[in-house]
Amino acid sequence: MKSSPNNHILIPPEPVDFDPTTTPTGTYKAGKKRDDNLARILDAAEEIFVARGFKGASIQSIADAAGLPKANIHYYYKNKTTLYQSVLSKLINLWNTQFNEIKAEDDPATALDGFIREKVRISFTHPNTSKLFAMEVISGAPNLQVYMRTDLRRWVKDRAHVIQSWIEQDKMPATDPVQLIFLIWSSTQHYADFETQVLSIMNKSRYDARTQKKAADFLSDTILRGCGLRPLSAKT
Amino acid sequence: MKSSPNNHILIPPEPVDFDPTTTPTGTYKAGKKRDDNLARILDAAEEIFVARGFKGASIQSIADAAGLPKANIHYYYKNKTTLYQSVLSKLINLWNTQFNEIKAEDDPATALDGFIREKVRISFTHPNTSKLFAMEVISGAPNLQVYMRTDLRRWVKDRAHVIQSWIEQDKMPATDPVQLIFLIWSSTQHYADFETQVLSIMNKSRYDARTQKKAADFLSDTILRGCGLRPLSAKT
DNA sequence: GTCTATAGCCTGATAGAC
DNA sequence: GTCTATCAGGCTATAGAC
Repeated sequence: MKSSPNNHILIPPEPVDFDPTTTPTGTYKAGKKRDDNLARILDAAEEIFVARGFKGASIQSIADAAGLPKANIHYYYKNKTTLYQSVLSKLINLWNTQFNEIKAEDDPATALDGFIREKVRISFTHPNTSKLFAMEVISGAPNLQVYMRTDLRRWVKDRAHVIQSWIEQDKMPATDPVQLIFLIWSSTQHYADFETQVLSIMNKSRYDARTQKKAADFLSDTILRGCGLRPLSAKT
Repeated sequence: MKSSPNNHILIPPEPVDFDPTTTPTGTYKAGKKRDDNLARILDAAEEIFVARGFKGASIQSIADAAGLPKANIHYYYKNKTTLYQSVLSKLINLWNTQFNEIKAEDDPATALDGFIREKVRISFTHPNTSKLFAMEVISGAPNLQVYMRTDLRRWVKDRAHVIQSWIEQDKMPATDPVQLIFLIWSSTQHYADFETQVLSIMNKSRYDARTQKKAADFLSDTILRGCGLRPLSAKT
């Protein structure tokens, strides 16, 4: 693939969207050992892909992290690409199942507070998942183009519609619902994706429960107030 | 390097901090051609490193993007690592020179508005620079550990101190200055780092001036209001 | 299911002509 | 300074014994 010099066009990174039902190869029977191995491999792969990138992640290093011989990875997954896509599938699955709904009948402050806190919680409990998603998107999302243009876009559209209905019901002042969703996403995910930077600046070696609570409280208060809503922590 | 299975410890990615004065090899004389080539190489490298990761970025692809033969890259840079670190140096240099100061005498709303708008502007004009920094941090910042623990931490500490002084002067309500800086960083950089996602959801193929202005206005208004300040756009 | 051995490819880096 | 040719190393993936 050739590029003209110094252009600022996004490099199309060989878009290869995958079947989200990607499954490992080998015998399709269930089995405690099999399931256990698959879980270990997926966790290890997520960690190594984040730390080293797709190309930089060798099958050997993933096998080491999973505590299995290298050849066993190839027993479960045809090649590195299918393994990577399985990790992405797991990621999308987490995303799709974790989030509570927001509805037109809800109280905006309560609903947004719940959304923000859930996102913060996932950032602190599944930082690698958030990081892998971020790396994929930063690189041009070669494996998630279709997902983003279909499911994810619809997800945002539906939530934006609910927020818009709150505005029309005079439950909250006018604002741009899509930008508000971006603000909540970015500010909450920051604690996962930029964990290294946050810890360096706070001069800590790891997150603790207090840091998570402070982040959730700060973001909920600040964003709710930013939308013209009364923060839940405000005294009546 | 061995890891125990399923741990959630950050993988130490061979921390190799570099001399920020990293310079290309070859003749040290100035020269129009030389400077031109160096600029082309650095721009191309930034783009390819973002799209493919460090390992995935082949010297050949960087050479193609720069419009130069592969061997010429090796003429200017001893190896891929020094090239990568030169790109990071350029990034830190941009960061260090671009930002205006905030001072205890300033009006908080005006100062924060200026800070937010400058960050938004850089996100839209230098998306690759922001993306590369993000990828480096997500991967554990193997090349920026020292920078983050020294210069960057001091930068944050100084700004936090100014914000704290505003609070003590009753120019603004109490809030956590460091978390506020994280909020501004994350929400503004989101438009660069997650460009692919934002465009997919907005169903656009590229950013335009209007999108940038809407983002800057939204973030300035929402964050200022979130801090208990009157947004600059509010009518007197 | 597990593991060893190896084929085959790609890429970083160098040597040396021009 | 530029460019061609090439080598050495590391990696994925497969074949096949157990």
